[in-house]
Amino acid sequence: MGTTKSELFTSQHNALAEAAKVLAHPARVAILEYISKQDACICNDLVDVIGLSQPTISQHLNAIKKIGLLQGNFEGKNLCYCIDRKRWQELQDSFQTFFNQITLNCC
Amino acid sequence: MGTTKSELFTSQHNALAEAAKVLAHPARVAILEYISKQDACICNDLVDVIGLSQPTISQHLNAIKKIGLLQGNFEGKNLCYCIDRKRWQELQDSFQTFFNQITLNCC
DNA sequence: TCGCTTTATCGTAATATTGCAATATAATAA
DNA sequence: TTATTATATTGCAATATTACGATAAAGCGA
Repeated sequence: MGTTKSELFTSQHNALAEAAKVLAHPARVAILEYISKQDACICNDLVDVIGLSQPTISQHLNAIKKIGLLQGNFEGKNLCYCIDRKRWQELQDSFQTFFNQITLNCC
Repeated sequence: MGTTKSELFTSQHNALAEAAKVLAHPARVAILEYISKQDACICNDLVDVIGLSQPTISQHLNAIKKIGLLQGNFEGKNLCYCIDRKRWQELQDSFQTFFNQITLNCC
């Protein structure tokens, strides 16, 4: 127990849940927003901006990376993170589809 | 530790994260979809349809209820759940705003 | 009334998540 | 080379989540 029984659900439902999990922490929401706002996407200002410790930020970045939302490039000495455009669009579409699918015709 | 440091984040970021948390389990995604598809929103077929135990389903329904997404009415002897139209719209807007806000102009 | 069905709650076990200090790694700067 | 800076990883403690059996509560039908 304690584990989600993913085998009971469709791959679509599991995928949406996985995506939602990434957005299910305010730090990750804030990180995504911050990264997107930097023209030059130089990072770990994040530690200062967000106010969590460096290991914790790194962990959150990893969670975002795991679903393919981050690309990391080097630019000078600093790691440069940015949001993967294509993946972002995919997730947006998944959420939009889900929200529109719900018909709300009862009660 | 183990607790999210909500005080570090804006109420918008916290609210989006709270909403995402509800969608962050495939059972709840499936439940929302199923409820919306029933013209008559009679429930606990959910236990059969989803395949989780009745207490577990009840728990998930509670999580959905907590963010105001469910209205429950009585219809005969069965509990009748349905999705709160207004709240649903609100959440849809929050997600949409968030996704559109991200500009993706880096790297 | 008694039994049946439906839903909620309690208690508990297993696992996951969050957060950080300490440490490791990797690149640049001196 | 050594020091410095940026990021990742490890290990651990606190808390949250997931799931279910047992049981309670509430309504209906006989």
